[in-house]
Amino acid sequence: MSSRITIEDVAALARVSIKTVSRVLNDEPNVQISTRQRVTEAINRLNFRPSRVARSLAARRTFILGLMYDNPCAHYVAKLQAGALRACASEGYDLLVLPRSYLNTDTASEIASLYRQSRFDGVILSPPLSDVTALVQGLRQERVPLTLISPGGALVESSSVHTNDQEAARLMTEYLISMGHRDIAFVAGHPDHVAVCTRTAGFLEAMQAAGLSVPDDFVYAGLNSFESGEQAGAALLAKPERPTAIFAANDEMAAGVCVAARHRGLDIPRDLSVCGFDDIPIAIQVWPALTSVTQPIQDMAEKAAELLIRQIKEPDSAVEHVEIRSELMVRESTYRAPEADA
Amino acid sequence: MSSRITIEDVAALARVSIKTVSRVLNDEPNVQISTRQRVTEAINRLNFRPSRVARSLAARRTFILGLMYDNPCAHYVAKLQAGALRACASEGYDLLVLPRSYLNTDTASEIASLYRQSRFDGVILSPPLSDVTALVQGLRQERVPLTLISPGGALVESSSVHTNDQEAARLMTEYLISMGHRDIAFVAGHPDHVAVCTRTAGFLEAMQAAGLSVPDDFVYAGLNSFESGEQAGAALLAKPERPTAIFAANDEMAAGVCVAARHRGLDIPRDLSVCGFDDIPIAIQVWPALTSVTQPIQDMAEKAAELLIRQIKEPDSAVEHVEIRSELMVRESTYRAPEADA
DNA sequence: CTGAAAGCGCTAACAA
DNA sequence: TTGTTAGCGCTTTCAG
Repeated sequence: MSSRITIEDVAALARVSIKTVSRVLNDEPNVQISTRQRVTEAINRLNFRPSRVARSLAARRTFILGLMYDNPCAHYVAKLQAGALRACASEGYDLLVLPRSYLNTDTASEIASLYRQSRFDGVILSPPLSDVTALVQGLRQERVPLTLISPGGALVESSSVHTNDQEAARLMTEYLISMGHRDIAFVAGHPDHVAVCTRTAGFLEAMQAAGLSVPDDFVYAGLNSFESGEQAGAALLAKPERPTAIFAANDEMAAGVCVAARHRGLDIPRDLSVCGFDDIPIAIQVWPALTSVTQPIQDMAEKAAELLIRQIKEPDSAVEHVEIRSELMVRESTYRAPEADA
Repeated sequence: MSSRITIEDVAALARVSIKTVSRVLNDEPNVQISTRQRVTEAINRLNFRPSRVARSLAARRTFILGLMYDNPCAHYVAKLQAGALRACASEGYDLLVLPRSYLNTDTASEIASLYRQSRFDGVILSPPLSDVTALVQGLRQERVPLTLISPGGALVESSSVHTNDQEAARLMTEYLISMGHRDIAFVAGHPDHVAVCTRTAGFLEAMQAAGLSVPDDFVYAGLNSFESGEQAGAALLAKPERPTAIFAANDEMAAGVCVAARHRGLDIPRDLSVCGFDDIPIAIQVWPALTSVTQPIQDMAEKAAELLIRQIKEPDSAVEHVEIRSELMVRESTYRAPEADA
């Protein structure tokens, strides 16, 4: 590695000091246009590439961001990375990936250690890591710049980006009700994923507002996985008074519900409406395509990276909390309730 | 950022020179045990973390690897990253993600530029990027250390990791034939993905060996996507002499074939056997679960990272080509041919 | 507007 | 076995 040609070679060729070259490199003011041109020309002629490492050492910034995640859904992670990378690209940063188990209790000190080794300038925490209080507090204590994606708790200390989970779940439920469904079951998300859990609140809110009762056993405790959705579906559909619609807190569980329904010989959406949340690719790759809620994960990650970069540049800038809205996406897996037809 | 405490503080506290501290830090020999202990103690007492940036500048190594990819399958990318990260973790490296379009012709110079800026010590190219000759040659010309994953071409210049695509495709076809299928159609992969295309050769090889003819229109040109699989399925199943089995060169296309079959009212596997390749999560999340070929992507990426790190450490080490085998995974989407039952 | 000098915090080469 | 002296290639400080 290492560029053989350095800032000194450029300075010599342009017959200026290295400081002037540095000024040109960093787009600093106070350089005469003619000088700037001469330097630029020398840079091009020598095909000079400044060493980021040397720059980092002198400027005390790595121009690297860390992205932490612990999510079994590859698509979610991919969107996260794509969004963060978009912001990084436009700001001259690079992205280090930091998958870490949210159950590991040493993560805070490990990440803080990497920060102090000047591996990166700050980190983005995505759910469920953004809900781990010990981690967030630990990093804050070590003064690691950070922003949170979809934190479930109170929004105060660190900048964050979130979406309207609860409202979207409410809207989805209202849509099901408007289609004539009254016996609607819900497959709740993993209890450690706070944002996913607020979707349950949105469901209950809509049911209550419509004056519909929800039997206790119509809210099934899922774990965000396809398998837990399959179990939920099997359990809910085995009931004597089975629901006409099942709303799962994410698409993987919804896909599991669909398989369970098929095992019982039920047709979707004729016998049962199913809907999910997140709008991951599987939603349109199963049959029938799932009604879901599109989550702007990529935009959220991009915004989170922007907030983090701003915070790194201006450490005293104010904490910000940004909301990016999710939208309903009606497809083929939901339809009028059977009774409503009769 | 930046550790306030430096190697000098440690040296002062341990009453040795900074060079000795450096020796301890890098596990170099020729340090008396007692001295080493004193230094270690000082490091712990001060909670010292050496700056990677300073180390990089002096040692001319970043201890960062770049991972390039351009694959629409999030699961594939996730496995790739997980594998590379595993090798990185055990060698003290970090991973920078570099998604780049394989159609972009400037990528080689862009990546070479990043390398010369000392952003990373080397890169791993995954398919289809590992098949882009201009990219591979461009990077080699700029002397960027690299290893390739599943390159389709001749294995000579750069170290690489590959799998037995063609053989696995042949075995899958032989399995279908052993189940009584004679009219087997194949949905080929994207022509730019050389490794995926060699699967076609494996299919044809087995058919030929069994003395079965393959009508020209029984090899459908797919594009690796779910949608192209759906189209392939629609086209193949609309034929008057429709196949009793369809083998798709990847799982997403196989999932598309399943949907097309369902639209025609065909039951899988009773009326039609379907199988895929790659064994991505969707294979077991659709109904019925897909017979497929498990690709050891993660192990391949891990091995590729190991080869790259070795190459960085010992630039003169020999080029290596490692094969990691793929295995058949029979599930519910394949069964005996209808005719065979009769 | 421009430059000289002094680091940033570590490793490498050579002495001792 | 240990230390000394130079850098690595930039940015920053402060003069001019």
